[in-house]
Amino acid sequence: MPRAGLSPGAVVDAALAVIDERGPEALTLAAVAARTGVATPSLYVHVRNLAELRRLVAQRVLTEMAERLGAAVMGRGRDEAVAALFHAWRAYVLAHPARYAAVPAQPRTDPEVAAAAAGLMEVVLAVLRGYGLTGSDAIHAARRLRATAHGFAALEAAGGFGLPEDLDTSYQQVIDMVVASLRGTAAAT
Amino acid sequence: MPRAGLSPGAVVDAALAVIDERGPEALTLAAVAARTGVATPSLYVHVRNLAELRRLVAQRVLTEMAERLGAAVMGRGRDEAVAALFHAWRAYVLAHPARYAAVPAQPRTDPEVAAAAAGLMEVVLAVLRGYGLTGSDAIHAARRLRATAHGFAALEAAGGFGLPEDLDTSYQQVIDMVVASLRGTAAAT
DNA sequence: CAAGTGATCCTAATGGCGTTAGGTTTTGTC
DNA sequence: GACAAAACCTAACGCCATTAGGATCACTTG
Repeated sequence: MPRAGLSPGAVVDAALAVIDERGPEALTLAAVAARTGVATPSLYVHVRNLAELRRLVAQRVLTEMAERLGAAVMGRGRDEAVAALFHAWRAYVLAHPARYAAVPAQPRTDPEVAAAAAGLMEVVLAVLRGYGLTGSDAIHAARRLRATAHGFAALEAAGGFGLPEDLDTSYQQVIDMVVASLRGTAAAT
Repeated sequence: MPRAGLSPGAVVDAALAVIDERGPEALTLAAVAARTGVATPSLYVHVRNLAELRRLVAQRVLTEMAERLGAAVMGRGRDEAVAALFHAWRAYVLAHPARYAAVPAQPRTDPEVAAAAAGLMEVVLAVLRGYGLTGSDAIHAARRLRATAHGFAALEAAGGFGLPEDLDTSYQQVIDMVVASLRGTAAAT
């Protein structure tokens, strides 16, 4: 019997695969064990328990998003950067809806997850700096941006938009709304 | 041995109490049974299974929200109605964060849950009518509003706003942002 | 008022999952 | 080539959802 050669990272990979294929509720240690060709208790060598695996998944997803969004806004400024940020956000959610849905189930109180979320926040704040926003103004603006992007993403990932109206159009209007609010609050340019 | 005198509604009541006290993940048939003073299998007389109980909970919460938000916007119009809608939305979430978090776990595909969500949508559309928005314009505007209110609510309910900046201020800015966007898209007044 | 009927509730039992305990085998190292 | 650490296994426990089938309560009907 050869070894599976697992590692914490590989377990998280398998967990993401399970989530992508069968949804966040289907993430069980049994499912991950089956996928990695290992008995369930063997997973405890690599992760403390199911709760930690969920935590690691959330961390991975947030990190992945921060990377992609960071790359998307690179070399762009102001309105263009905001649009790029929003489009990259939605693109990630559409590519991995179940993965995105798996994150909010996590308590943000956890330090590791919080750190990953902070990485995403960093990208948002970087974009806002282009509007001359710093300090408290930037925080409030970042919350507007996050709430808006996350709200749309969460609803879309959950199939919350029933009607046939074009979602791209709705999203563009969301972006315009946020951009206008950033211009209004922004320091003089 | 006297009877517990349960009913589907009473079971949902107990489920909500469990959720309020111990979070959405703590909603188990065993917990509800313990709270209602009944053996677990007895619950199957009133609800088909755990999935249906979750569905009923989501339905109840959405209906409850539609009622409160509907009451809040009554007698108000335009910007004032939007502000009232947003404040009532957030007030509900702050009063019952766990309850709010229990909803999105549900598949919106379910007809009964969808109907309850439609009730909420009705309130939003009624407010938008005050801006002369109808048809597709109203749908897009309603999505902006829902995404924004839900996004902020979801993040706040999950403790997603870590920083100490005042959340009331952030929320007021969110409301201003949405109001401005509604004015912009609105038909001539 | 007594008998019957249907619904409510129970205990018993099954299977899946998370988790712990303790043994075995593989892998890398001296 | 032996030894030590780690990866992996089987066995076992408890909790939960769910089903099956029996007992008991409450209401209706003759």
